[in-house]
Amino acid sequence: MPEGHTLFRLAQTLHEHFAEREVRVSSPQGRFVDAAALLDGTVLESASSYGKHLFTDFAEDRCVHVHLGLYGTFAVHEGAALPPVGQVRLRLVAPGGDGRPAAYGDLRGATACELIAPEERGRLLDRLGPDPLRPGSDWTRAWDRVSRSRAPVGGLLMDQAVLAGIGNVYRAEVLFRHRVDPLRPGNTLRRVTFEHLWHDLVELLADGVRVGRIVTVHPPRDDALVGRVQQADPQLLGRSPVFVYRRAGEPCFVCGAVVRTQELAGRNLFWCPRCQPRFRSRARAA
DNA sequence: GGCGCATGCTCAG
DNA sequence: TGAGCCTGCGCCC
Repeated sequence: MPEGHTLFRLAQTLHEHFAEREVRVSSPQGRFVDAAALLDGTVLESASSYGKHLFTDFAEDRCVHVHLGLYGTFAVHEGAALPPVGQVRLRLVAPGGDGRPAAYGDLRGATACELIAPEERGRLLDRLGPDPLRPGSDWTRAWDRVSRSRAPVGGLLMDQAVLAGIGNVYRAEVLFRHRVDPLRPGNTLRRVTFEHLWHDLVELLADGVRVGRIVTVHPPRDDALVGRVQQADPQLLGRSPVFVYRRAGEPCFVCGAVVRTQELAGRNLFWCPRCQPRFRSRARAA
């Protein structure tokens, strides 16, 4: 489930189990063997994430960059390593000791798993917009891009150069929560709306890190924000962790209108046509 | 057990 | 715009 919260949590888990230890590194599948041989037995200094990117830093400025893509997984287990199952591209094994248990981690199905130099890492980070999970991120950098673009805000939120770490679920949910039409051009959005949207993402992603999955429906806390939640069917609401994502054809929890879906740039949008009414520009109306 | 789909992104054309 | 990556899940049989 790789949106930003997944990577943030994964980096924490990897750091906890492997950081500051000499780690065995291998590539049972065979596609990362040369790099694995180079790293094997060296110290993994730290693991961190930025947006949907994962960085594991080894001694001597050697960094493994991982991007899970749509269906990559990096499963971390405590205990002695079991024989690899499936296409394990990268395996990390930490010995027990220092009061910490033995552990191993298997990476499968990732879009990217590569050894990169510090300059390359810098270039990669330069291409990313602010990450709502990183303290000190400057939302006005994202706003500069959004406010200058005629592209639909639904597309802009998913653009990692605008905002780092937002995927299809958070996009659909945050737009619903702020009653913004996903097809509305970025440059027609009000600055204050985007500011609220950003602060909401900060909170939603932090929830995702804490809970380990995406939950955007928090009935008591959200009453003020969503406004009409109290009119919704609380039983129905309580059964779903999200408002609109993948709920096409079902009734909106807030107003009862049928949730709609439409493809945008190869990804499915989900929105409520009544809570998020179609934006009409003044020029068009005149 | 098989099938289709998915929280993402890159590259060819 | 579409193929490719090649995992995991929910759904149907």
